[in-house]
Amino acid sequence: MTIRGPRRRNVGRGGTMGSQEYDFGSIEGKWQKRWEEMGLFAAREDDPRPKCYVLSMYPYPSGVLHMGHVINYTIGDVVVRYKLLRGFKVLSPMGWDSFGLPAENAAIRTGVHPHEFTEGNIARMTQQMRRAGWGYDWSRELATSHPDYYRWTQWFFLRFLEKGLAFKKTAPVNWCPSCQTVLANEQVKDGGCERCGTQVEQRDMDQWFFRMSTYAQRLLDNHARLEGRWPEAVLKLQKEWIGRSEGARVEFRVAETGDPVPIFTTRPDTLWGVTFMSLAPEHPLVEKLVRGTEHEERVMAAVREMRAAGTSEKDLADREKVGVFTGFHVVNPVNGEKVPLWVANFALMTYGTGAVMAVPAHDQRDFEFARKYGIPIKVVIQPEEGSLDPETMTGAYVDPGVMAASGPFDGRRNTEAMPDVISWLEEHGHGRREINYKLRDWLISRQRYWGAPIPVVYCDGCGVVPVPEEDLPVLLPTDVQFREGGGNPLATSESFVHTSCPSCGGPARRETDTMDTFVDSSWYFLRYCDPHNEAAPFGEASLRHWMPVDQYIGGIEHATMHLIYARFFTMVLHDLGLLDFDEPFDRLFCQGMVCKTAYYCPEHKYLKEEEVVDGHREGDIIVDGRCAHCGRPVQSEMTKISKSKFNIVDPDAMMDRFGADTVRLYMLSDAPPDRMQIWSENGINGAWRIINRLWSLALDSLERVAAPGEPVPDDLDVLNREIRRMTHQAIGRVTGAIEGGFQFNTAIARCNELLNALRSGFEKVHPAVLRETLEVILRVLSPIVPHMAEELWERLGHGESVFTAGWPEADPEAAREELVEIPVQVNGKLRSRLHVSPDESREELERLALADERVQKFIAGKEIARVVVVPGRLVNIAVR
RNA sequence: GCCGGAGUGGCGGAAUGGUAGACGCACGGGACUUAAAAUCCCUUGGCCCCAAGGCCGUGAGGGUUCGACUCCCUCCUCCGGCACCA
Repeated sequence: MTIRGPRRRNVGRGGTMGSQEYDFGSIEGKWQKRWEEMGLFAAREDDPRPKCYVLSMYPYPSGVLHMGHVINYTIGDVVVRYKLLRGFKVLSPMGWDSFGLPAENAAIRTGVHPHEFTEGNIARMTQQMRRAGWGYDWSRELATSHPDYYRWTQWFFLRFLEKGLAFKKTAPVNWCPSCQTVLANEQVKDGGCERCGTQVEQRDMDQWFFRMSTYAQRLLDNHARLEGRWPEAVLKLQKEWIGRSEGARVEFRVAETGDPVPIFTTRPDTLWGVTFMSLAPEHPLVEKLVRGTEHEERVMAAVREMRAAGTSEKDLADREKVGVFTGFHVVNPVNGEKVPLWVANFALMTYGTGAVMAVPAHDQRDFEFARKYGIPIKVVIQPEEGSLDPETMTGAYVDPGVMAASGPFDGRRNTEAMPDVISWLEEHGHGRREINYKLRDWLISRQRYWGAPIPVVYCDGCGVVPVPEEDLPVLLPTDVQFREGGGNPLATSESFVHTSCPSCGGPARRETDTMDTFVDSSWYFLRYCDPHNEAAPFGEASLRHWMPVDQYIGGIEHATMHLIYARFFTMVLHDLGLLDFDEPFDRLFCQGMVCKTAYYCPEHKYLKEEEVVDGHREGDIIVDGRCAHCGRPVQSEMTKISKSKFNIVDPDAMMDRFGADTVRLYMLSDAPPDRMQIWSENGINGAWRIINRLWSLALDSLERVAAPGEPVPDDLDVLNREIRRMTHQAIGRVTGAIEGGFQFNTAIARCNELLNALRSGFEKVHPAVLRETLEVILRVLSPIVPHMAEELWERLGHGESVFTAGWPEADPEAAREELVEIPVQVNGKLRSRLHVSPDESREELERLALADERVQKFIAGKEIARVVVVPGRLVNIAVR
C-alpha cells in the first residue's frame, strides 16, 4: 500500500487561502538555534522570577528515540514552556541513565567498549532531542557513567555504609545465568530476567544491600502528602508493594528439642485452630533438626527438590503445594497442643519469620494442604448461623464469626476479639503485636562492569575497608575482557582488583560488584541543581533554590522501582542532614502508552503490514486481511508499539515528513495524555492539516491585521463581538484545561474553534480583532507548537520571543455573553429554547417559557406541578 | 481470586447534576482540476415522516432528583496491576 500524504516541500504556490504550506524544515531549525542563543532554557539562580523545576525521567541512551520518549518529553516541554509563559524561571534539565547492561552486552558482542558505545548513543539521541524542539538547559547535562557523577554515587554509598544503611549479607538471590548477575525482585518478571528473559535461578550469595525495609512505614506515611498530587494508581501500586500487614508474632517451640519457632500471623484469633506448622525450605531449623536423625535423608531430599524449583517456576501461585513432615512437632503456646512440623514449598524465608502456623479450617491454602496430606482440621470460628463440620467442609471458612474451642475467647466475635487476643498473648508471654512489610532491603550488588564500582576493599587483616573519600572516584579500569558468559568483566582486571589496604597498607582486593543503576537514578534530580560542583554532590544553596521537583513526568512502569528507590534515597539523605526535605517530587504525572494496530497470524505470529494481503482499509486498519505466507485470516489488535509486533513508529521519520510541531500537536490533540495514545496515519495527517490551516490563515492575515497596540474599537458588530467573546472565553477554558490535569486535547479543541470562527468570517473580521485573536491563539498554542508560534509571532511584528510575551489574560467584559440560549424542558425533555439576556430575571424566564408556543403544546390541559428556573441556565416545567 | 480504572456515534474523544456527542478522524456529497492529489464548502447518533415534527439513545437493571453520562445500589464486559506475603 502507498503511504498517504507524503510531504512535498512546496511553499508559496500563492493565491487563495490555504495554499501556503508550513515549511517546517527551515523554520524549526531557525527557532531552535534562536532559543539556544537567547538562553531561553538556561536556568539561573539570580533570576528574580519564582522557580519551577520541571523534570522528565531521563532516558537510557539506547541510541534511538522511540515514541515513548516522544510523548514523555513532549508533555514535559509543554509544561516547561507553559510555566515560562506564566512568569516562572524554569529548571528543565536532561541527562543520561548511561550505566547498564546493553552497553556491556554490546561490548561482548562487538568488542566496542561500553564507554564508546554509550557516548555515541548519547550524541545521536541528543541530536534527535534537539530536533524535536524540546527545551533543556544543556549546560546541566549529566551522564551517570561519567566519573564526575559516579564518584558521588560512590560517596553516597560510603555515607550509607557509615550509618549502617549499607551492609553485606548472604542471601538467596535471583541469579540470571545468562547475564551472570544478580537481579532485584523487581527485575524478575514471571520468573525470567527482565532484560533477557532467561529463567532466573536461586543462589546463596554474599551481596550488598541498602537497609530500605526500615523505611517502609515512612514511605507509606508520606503518601498522605502526595495524595492528589501523584496519580492514584502509583500510590496504590506502592502501597501494595510496601505491603504492610498487622498481626502478631507468636512463640512456638519444637516439642522434642525446645528450639524456638517464632511465627507471624495476621489471624491470632485462629491460634486455637492450629493443626500443623510449615517451615520454608531454606529455614535454618530444618537442617538443624533433622541432621543425624532417621528423617534426615527423606526430609533433605524433599527440601532439595523444593529449592531446585526456586523462582524458576513459571507461575508460582499455580504451583502445586507440596511438603514433607520433618518427624518433629511444635507446641502451641496458647493451648499446649502438640502439632506436626512440616516443610512446605509455599512458606517463604523472605517474609515474616520463614515459619507459618497452619489453620486449615480458616485458611484456604492450609486447607488444601491438610486435605492433601491427611492432616486434621479444627474449626475455631463458627458462622453466625449453622455450624461447621471439618469432615464435610469443602473449603476454608474465612468470614467473620464466633470463636469456639478457643479457651478464654469462646463465644466472642473474632473480629472484635482480635486486639484482646494480642493483649492476652502479651500478658502470658506467648507473643506480641507485630507489623510486617513485604518491602525488603534493596539488593544493590551487580556482578557487572558497566556500573558504579562499590568503593570498598577487602583486606585479610582489616576486613571490609571503605575507600577513603579523597580516593574517590574508584574508576572503572580499561584493562578488562568482555566475553560471553564470562562472569563479571571487572574481576578480569588485575590493575583494578589488586590494591593496597587504605587502613594498614597491606595487600588487599577490591570489591568487584558494581551498583544497581537504580542507585544512580535515585539522586540525579539533585545533581541537576548544581551539576558542576567538584567539592560535593551538590551545594546546599542550589538545592534549597530548586528542589523539590515541582513536576515530574514519566512512565508508570517506574511506580514501584525508581520512584520508591528515589523516595527512600531522599529520606536517607534528609536523615543524614544533607537535605531539608524528604520527598523529592511534589507532583507526578504518568503518560499513557503509545499504541498502534498490530497484525497477528495464528501460524506466523505478528506480521508486518506488507505481509497482510487481500484486505481492505477501514480508516487505518486493514480488515479481512490474510497472511501472505499461509493465507490464514489475520487478526488485528491495538497494542503498545514494539519491534516484536512490527508496529513501531520511528519518530525521526515522522519528523522528516511532518516536522516536530505536527508530531507534538498530534501526540497531544487526540486523547488526554495519561491515557493510551493511538498512533494512526490519519491522525497525524489531521494534525498536519490543523498546522497548515493556522499557518495559512495567519499569513493571509498579515496583509490586513491591525498594527501592534492598535486598540479594539468599542462599536464592533455582532460577528466581531462574538469572536472576541469566544477568544476571551477560550483563554479561561484553555488555562483551566491545562491547570486541571494537562487536558491538552481540549485546549487544542478550543483553539480549533477559534480558528474555525476566524476562517468562516475572515473577510468581515475587524483588523484589531483579528490581531487580538491570532495572538491569543499563538500564545496559548505556543507550548504545543512552539516553532510555528514563534515564526508567526515574529511575522506579526514582535521583536521578542513569544515565550517572553506572557500568558494572555481574559477580559471578563469581552467574554460576557450578550444573549444566551436557555433550554426549556417539560418534564426534563427539551421542548424549546429562549434567547434572552444572561441575567434575565427568574420571573421573566418563567413567564417567557410558559408563554412559548412550542411549550404550550406540551403543557396545554395539564396541571403544572412545579417550574424550576435556573437563571442563565434553563427552565424545566414539571406537569402532571 | 483480590485491588484499581474504564464502558458515550463508524473511530479518538467533549460535557461545575442543567441543550449529550465540543474538537478531530473516517464516510458521503459538492467546488476547484483535463484528471488525480492537495485544498475549500456542506452533510453525518439511530428510527419514523413528503414535511412540520416526533420517538429512542451515554454497557444492563433499579434508585435519588424538577432534571442523571455525571450521585447511590446490583449486575455484565473490557483494560491494567497484584497474586503462595501467613
